[in-house]
Amino acid sequence: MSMEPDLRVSVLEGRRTVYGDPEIRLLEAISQYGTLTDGAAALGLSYRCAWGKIKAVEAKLGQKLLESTVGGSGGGSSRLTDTAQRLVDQYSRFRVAVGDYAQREFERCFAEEEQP
Amino acid sequence: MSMEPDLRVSVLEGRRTVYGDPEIRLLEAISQYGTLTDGAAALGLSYRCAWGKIKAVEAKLGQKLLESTVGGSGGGSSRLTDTAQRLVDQYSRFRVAVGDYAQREFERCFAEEEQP
DNA sequence: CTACGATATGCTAGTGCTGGCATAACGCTA
DNA sequence: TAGCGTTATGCCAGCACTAGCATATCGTAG
Repeated sequence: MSMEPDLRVSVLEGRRTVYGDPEIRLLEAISQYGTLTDGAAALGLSYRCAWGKIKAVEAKLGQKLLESTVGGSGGGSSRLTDTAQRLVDQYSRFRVAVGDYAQREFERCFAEEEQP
Repeated sequence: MSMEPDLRVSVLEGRRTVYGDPEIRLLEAISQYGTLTDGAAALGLSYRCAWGKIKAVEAKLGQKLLESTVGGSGGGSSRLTDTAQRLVDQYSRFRVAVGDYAQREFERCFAEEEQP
């Protein structure tokens, strides 16, 4: 019976979630591949789903996350705005730090003398 | 636009959630009030809902969390088993530590020079 | 022996979010 | 001017989770 901690980290404004792991990973993938389509595919998401996530965050944030072009040689493209890039950088550092700390603390608090 | 971190902490076995904040808070309330009915009410939960949460954790854990009596002077009562008490103690320490750390780290990582 | 307050549990309606389907528009390229 | 790959978006079905309703049972007190 090996247990492990699970953290769902997100950022709130007021009491509603603005973004979390899924959105940040999506932004990273889009940045890497250059298109929403490929970024979504890399995470196993449909275009529709990924687009919905991005739009939802933009709406809550009141700022654009993607700079997109439609049509053209490659069909189109998307790159992160400065706002989005800063979000990814800040959140990633935060997320890793908390995850690492939680793992250590979990092992300390749940140190088992095991059932007698 | 003041943001704040939100942590959903839970404990997994394999890839399914065994328990988290809601279950632990419920156990604490039951311990405090002595009955499932009053513990649930204190958290604004229906008896049915609270009972379901407890049973779900017991099933996943394969261990009883409540020592209950039915009928009698007060109608009945529930108290935590040693297993449940240990769970509450371990998880609470863990949860507070991670929450505090996350708060500090959030402020550090998201330190804003604010939009120019 | 009746009333009360609690545990115990199945069934199901409501509810909110997720994501799929369909469709349109766009701009290069051949 | 036809084709391709991408962005853009409305609509709605499905699914998971919540919690209310209904009911049964139990043990003490009066």
